[in-house]
Amino acid sequence: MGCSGVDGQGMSKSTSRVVSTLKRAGGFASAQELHQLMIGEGNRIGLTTIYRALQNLLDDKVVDLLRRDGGEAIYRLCGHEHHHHLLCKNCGKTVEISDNAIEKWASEVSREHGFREVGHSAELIGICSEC
Amino acid sequence: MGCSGVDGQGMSKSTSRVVSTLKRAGGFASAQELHQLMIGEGNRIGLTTIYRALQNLLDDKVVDLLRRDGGEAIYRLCGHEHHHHLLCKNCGKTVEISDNAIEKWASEVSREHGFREVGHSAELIGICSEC
DNA sequence: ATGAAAATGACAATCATTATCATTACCGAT
DNA sequence: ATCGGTAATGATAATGATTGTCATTTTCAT
Repeated sequence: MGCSGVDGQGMSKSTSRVVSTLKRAGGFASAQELHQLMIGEGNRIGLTTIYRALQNLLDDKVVDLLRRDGGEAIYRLCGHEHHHHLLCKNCGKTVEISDNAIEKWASEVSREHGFREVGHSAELIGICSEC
Repeated sequence: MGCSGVDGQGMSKSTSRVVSTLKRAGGFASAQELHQLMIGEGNRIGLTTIYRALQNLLDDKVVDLLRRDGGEAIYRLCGHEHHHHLLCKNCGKTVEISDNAIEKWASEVSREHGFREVGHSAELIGICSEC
């Protein structure tokens, strides 16, 4: 739950192909990389369709979006539980952080300012020990 | 320290104008916004020069770089206390949050996992008291 | 003043992403 | 199976930020 149909339910054929390519790509890739991969595998698909599929997957919270140094968007399959990421900008290594410190912080800040229904996102980006 | 010449030392005239405009802009802005601002103030300067200045400032660690949702780069004077945002998804009201709880969390998590040069971003999105 | 080196800026080129729009696949009702 | 409508697709053009090019201008030490 959270993430609806992890694979091929309620998504178009193209969209589920994008998902499975993303898996095969190791969990994350840019739109253009996905395109190259799929074309290379003899999978006829337009770049436009890939961008559309990724947008839908974002809306459905099946993937999330990070940015490489140049600003290029990379898309990553996300698990269902809420967590944050520690990403190596060099090799792409990703650590999932489950920590309620942030959650506490978010709800405190929200309450202080009278906000409700507050969601949050947080990303840590740096260089891992091996790079 | 950390931030070398905070203002006009060792930088070209254009570069220090960019720095002071960035200050006046409230600490952060995109290249294009800086250009508009400077032109609007009757300051003749080319967009190319602004990009070059910002690149130099990055190299010198005088500013750092974040990305807006669309991927546009925004540059922020470093040393300027950085902050996060609490945004109302209904009316757009934005509150700036300066709180070092997140900074501590970020550095702890980074250390635990052996990462270095770790930057972070965090956004809170909800509904404000008036909506 | 003078020549070398750095800085500048108009303009073109690039690259990711988005918008357009005509074509095609899908699906339920006939 | 056929029709008709709707959603999906993809080639192409358009956009927008950023970077490259190169000729001109400024700076500065001599």
